[in-house]
Amino acid sequence: MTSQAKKGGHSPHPEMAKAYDPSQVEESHYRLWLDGGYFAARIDPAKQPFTIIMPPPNVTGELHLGHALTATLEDLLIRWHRMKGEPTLWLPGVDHAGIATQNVVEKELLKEGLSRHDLGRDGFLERVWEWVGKYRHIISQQHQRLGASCDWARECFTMDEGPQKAVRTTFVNLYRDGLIYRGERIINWCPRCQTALSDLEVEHKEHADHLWYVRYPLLDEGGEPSGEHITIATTRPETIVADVAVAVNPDDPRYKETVGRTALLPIMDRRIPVVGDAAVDPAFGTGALKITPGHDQVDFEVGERHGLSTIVSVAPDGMMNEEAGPYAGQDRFVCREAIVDDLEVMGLMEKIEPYGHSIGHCQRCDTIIEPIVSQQWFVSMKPLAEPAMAAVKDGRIKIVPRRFTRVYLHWMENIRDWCISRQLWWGHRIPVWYCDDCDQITVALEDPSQCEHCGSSSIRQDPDVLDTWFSSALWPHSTLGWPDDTEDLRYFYPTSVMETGYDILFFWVARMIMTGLYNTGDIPFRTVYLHGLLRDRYGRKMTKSLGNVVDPVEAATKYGTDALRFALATGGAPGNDMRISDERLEGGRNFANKVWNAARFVITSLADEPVEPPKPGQRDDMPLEDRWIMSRLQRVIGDVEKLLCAFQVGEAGRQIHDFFWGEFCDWFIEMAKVRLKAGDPSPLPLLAHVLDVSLRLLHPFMPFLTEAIWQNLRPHLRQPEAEALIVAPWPKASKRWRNTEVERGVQVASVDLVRRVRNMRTRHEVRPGTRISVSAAPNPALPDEQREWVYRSLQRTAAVNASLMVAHLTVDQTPAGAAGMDWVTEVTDWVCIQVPSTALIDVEAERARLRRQAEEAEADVRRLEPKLANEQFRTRAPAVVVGREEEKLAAARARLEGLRARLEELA
RNA sequence: GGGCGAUUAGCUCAGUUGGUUAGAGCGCAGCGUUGACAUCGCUGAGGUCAGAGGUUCAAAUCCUCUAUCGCCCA
Repeated sequence: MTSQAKKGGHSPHPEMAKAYDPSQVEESHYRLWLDGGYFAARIDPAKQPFTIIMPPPNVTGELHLGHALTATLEDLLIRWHRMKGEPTLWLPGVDHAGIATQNVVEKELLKEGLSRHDLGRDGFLERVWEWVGKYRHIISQQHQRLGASCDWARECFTMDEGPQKAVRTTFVNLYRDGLIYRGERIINWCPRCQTALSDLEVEHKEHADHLWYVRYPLLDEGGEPSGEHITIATTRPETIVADVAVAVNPDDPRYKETVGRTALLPIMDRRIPVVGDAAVDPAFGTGALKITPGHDQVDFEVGERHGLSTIVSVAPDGMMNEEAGPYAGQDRFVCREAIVDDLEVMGLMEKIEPYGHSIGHCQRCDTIIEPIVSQQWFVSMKPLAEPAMAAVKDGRIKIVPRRFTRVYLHWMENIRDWCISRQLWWGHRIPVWYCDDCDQITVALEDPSQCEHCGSSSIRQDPDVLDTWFSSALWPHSTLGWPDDTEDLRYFYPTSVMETGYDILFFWVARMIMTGLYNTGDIPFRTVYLHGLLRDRYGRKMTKSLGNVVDPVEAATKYGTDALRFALATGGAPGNDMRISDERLEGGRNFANKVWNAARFVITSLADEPVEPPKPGQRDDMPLEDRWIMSRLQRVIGDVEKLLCAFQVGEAGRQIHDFFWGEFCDWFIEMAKVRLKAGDPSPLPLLAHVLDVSLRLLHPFMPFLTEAIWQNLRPHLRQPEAEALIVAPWPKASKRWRNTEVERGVQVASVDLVRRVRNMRTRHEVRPGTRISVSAAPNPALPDEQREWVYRSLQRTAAVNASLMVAHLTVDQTPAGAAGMDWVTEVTDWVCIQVPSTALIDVEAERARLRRQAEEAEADVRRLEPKLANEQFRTRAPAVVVGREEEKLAAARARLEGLRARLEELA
């Protein structure tokens, strides 16, 4: 044994434990990266930067698994590009989440028996800032636990000064361009949150409800009851008190005579007109609708067309107001019951039918939304949507997976104005001041001290705040310094990738595109990469109420951060929802341990003298398996690169996994051991190099593990190229090592051969330690040239094969045991394997088995022959495909012939 | 009502320009522990790629329809 090989066999590396222990590694290596300053983005005008602005998590609480997925994927892309040597910026941030945060802080206050009104606006905001301080810190800590390599120096909060200024500037500009306006419209009102909401914040759910048919008496020309009535159908009898008309379709023959007459509104005894309006669907209910412009979008429009007045009968807290007459003060749903009862008593309820329809609910608190006419601030979306559609249509912005492009465009085409004012205390205050003296509006960047119209100092700022998403919409440019002309903005904008869940495509992504284009004249990002939603093992959404949420920090503690990251990154396909379970996390942990141990073997085998990477110039003198692993390595480098470029992150991870475990560990390391044990140190440079490259490929997926190993490996490399793996150069595939013939040689002469023999051993119940005799020869049915090649390959790998098979291996030009009966024979496409068996062979069983295999080979021949005889196939299919099929046919024939020969011997 | 996705081994899922003998992990069965790893190794069983048509030399992959489930929009 040489000293090198001997050293490998003995004392284990003092720094590498027997099993990978993440808790010993993660914190210290995160510290190592921080201290090295690797996360900091540096501007290099000579290079194109790679930039990701992190979707800011809400300060409402701690991170959940969805955030962990986001962090994993973004960190992965960032680390990959960083290793490629590109100036890389990953900008972290946190969102103030107006309504959600206000809700959680109010809940906290409730525990003390307080409401926000007890504290007053300023006092309440103080409490919110306390909360924010706490959770901002927790969120950063959690991201660090997940290995996020973001630039902490640039961390940003939506309520920071910069974003505040951006919000104000945008509001003022939009206002001056006439794209922000104040108006009375039907909006979605949440009676519990007591604020207006945008359409997107309303979730529609199916309800098994009723359709009430109510008779409205008709009056005669003299204004007296005529004895006739018109029956309307409604799902909301409680809003009868706010009715101002009855509408029918003007083309509905049933009501031709009724249009223009006056009806008497039950309960309120109000005289209301019957109008004809094309919006009425004659097929719904009776074809006659009650019109309540104060509480219904369609009715509001009907009201506008017919010059009807608007009555609002529901107060902000969901109780009926004074317009509801006798029902004032009742909850809207209590009032519904009461009105239904009263109508029945009055004999005006014609019938009640079961009816299923969808009802809007508050996304935050699930309360049924009250559509209500209200004065609010809106953004005109159409003018903003046009350029945002164009940017995607002409490919300046690419959406991955592509199918979401249509979803995006469809939403944009049907976009509606955006209600941006919220009756909350927490958020960006609307920069609008109302003058008590002239009633005019002042909209300003800086807080004004007087009305810009009349100079009065008696002005009041609008008490409302903006929708959280208004500030989120500016995130890619506001975080980089806009509206100031900063170096960061000039260099890093437009950003490279916006990575986020598909569930906020409209909420956020679409609005960022619109606002980014409006504010900067340029797209905010080149690629939108949308990931799927995480579900539990049963496919359910993770929610607190179901108790099935997986805490990412807990999972990282239990299985290791890298295990969690690997499970998340490789668990699914782009844009598809993913289930996460303990089994999957265990898989990640096991892989981490596998990598650790393979590395431990390699590193402990390496001597003190550093090794160099293998040189392509020497490849012809190298053992076949060395050239094989080098060729396979190039393939995996190339595939991973291609897949990552296409955002096929999961597939890329699986490729690395399969290569590392299935080829490097299962075959190359095992083959290398044979030589090492024989005192031959020649595999060491290969082991070190393949490990090195594998670690680099794997680093973006499993940063802690790979860095820890690499720091152990580094002293053994003559050219380590970097001080830390995080900034080690990303591997490039080299054509000089690619060799398909070598790959096939090892496949045929080692992998297939060894597998067959192992299979024979199992089949014949040979004890694991028992050496058997094996003779291998090229399949005699092959053409001379191929026979020669197989023979050479077998010879070159014989020693290693023998060891892997626990066998004495004889390599022959032609099958050796042709004469005898006491042989068990295996025939592959390329090789004929024979094992002499002094034990009794069940000749019948052996023949049956060979016959079965011969039948399979025959089936292949019968399938391939007509295919190749088909002129269409020969002319239309690519030459490579035809060639491959021809090879298959030749192989099947060879196999068949070999099997028949052996069968004859046994006959 | 419109749109999107899913349907592949017992389970969870890969399979992106149509060219495999359809893969992985987990689970299952058998064997195995003195030198990287039992968080492991070896061997094996297991699939008419939801169904029906069509296009093509060739379909899990493209088209049409149907069924079941899920999501989004209205």
